[in-house]
Amino acid sequence: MSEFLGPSLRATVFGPGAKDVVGLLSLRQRSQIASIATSHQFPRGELIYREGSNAQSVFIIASGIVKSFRDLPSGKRRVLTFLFADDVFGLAQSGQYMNSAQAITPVTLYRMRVSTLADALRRDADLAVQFLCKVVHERRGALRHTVIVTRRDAVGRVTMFLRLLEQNSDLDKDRIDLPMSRVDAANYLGLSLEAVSRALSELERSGIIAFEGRRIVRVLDRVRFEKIAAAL
Amino acid sequence: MSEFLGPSLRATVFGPGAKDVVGLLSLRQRSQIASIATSHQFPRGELIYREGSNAQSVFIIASGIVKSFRDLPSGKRRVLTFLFADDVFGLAQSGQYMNSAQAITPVTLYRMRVSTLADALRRDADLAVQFLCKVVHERRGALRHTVIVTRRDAVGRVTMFLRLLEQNSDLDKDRIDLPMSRVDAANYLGLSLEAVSRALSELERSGIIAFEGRRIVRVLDRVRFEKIAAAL
DNA sequence: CGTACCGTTGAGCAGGCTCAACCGCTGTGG
DNA sequence: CCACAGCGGTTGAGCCTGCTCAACGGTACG
Repeated sequence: MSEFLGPSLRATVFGPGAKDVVGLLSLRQRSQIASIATSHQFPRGELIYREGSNAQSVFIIASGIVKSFRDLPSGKRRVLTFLFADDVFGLAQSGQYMNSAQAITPVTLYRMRVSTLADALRRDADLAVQFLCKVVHERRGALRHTVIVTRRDAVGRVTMFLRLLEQNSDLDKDRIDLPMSRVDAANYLGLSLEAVSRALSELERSGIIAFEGRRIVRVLDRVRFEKIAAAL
Repeated sequence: MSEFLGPSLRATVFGPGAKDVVGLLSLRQRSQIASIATSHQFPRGELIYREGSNAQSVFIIASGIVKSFRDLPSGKRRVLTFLFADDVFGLAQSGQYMNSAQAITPVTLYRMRVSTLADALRRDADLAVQFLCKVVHERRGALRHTVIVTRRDAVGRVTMFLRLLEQNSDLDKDRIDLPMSRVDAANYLGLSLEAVSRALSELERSGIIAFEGRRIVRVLDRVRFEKIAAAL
């Protein structure tokens, strides 16, 4: 659908009484953005931009999953966020991207020049407010990430991570897609990949989850699952 | 100065070629915000709002330091961010504050109703873009926080924390104010307060920093200091 | 001067990291 | 068709660092 209407943005709206995540943009706004954006395809694993390079473009995801990450001097890699359909990224400010972005699955993106978007925002206050909502929403995501990684125990972090993925999963109830590698998950969670693997095995062994293949998890015991996720 | 001109916002501006943190608002905008905001004083330690309560107001800090935190079921407390002059907070969305806010020092705030601010933003696209810049800036801060807490070693985390405080310190070069308690710092860093204490002692013992009282740190060996902060 | 709070220091324990071997699937070339 | 290498993932052994529990020290305030 997005393919025809132009990009959307997903977030909770401003102000009271709106708890649901909804598409933010009006039809007019979507077609307006579509008119200043071009569509691009990236195969799995392709780098979209590199940390430190000139930040000329802003992206909105039409479909697929992107990871945003930063490589540290030690060679370690920190995944800062996973991005899904209707997420915005590349709003880097100050001319350089602060991190790198890479396609995890095949990805379709809307791409527009920073300056073009800035003009559009300055002409359309409603549009600017929508973007504001979106970024506030993302900041909340960043805070949740912080809460996750400050947990001590690997099982707890992984469980919260699964819960987070579940909200972005389009599978049926209690089935969660793990589209990224264990390494990516570990880099997001601030754990070693072994710790992630052990935590998943642990959850499986205690009958809380089951694997259907290596990339799909089924939640068997929702009560204990939620208890672990909440107990920190 | 802010007292007379109305609130400001500090962030890097949108687009290329602007790397500096600057006041974002025009005089007109500052007086406009001042006209819809009221000024409030909070003594040290006072709670500004509580997590889960009705989010009716948005705040801009005129002076002082605020911490934003969340209490977990286990009784542990996570400090999500420290807020300084010209920072905005309370943009909670969906009607309820996601976390609590408390004054660490005596604080002066501009306060405005969410709905009033939303109206102002929808009428003034430039103003909305400025807020957008601000929130993007804050999101970058949240990402830096995430990078800090995913470090393994306490000394490294504390050093990065000192570096962060230095940027918000109004003391002269190489002197850093620690306005918050060790407990607050520990809750921000995801460490026990003992670990924070030991890390600071360690830095002092190795001659990298020195204490002038318990709340002011002087950086003695900038080279090693930066090396520790960068080495992760 | 006593009390309370904040901070420092010490001893022992636990959980995650590192190093390393092994497993299973995939793609490739003989 | 099979052998092999390569990659992603799992599992095991030992170490290291930060947590917990606990006692002590110093400073502010009544």
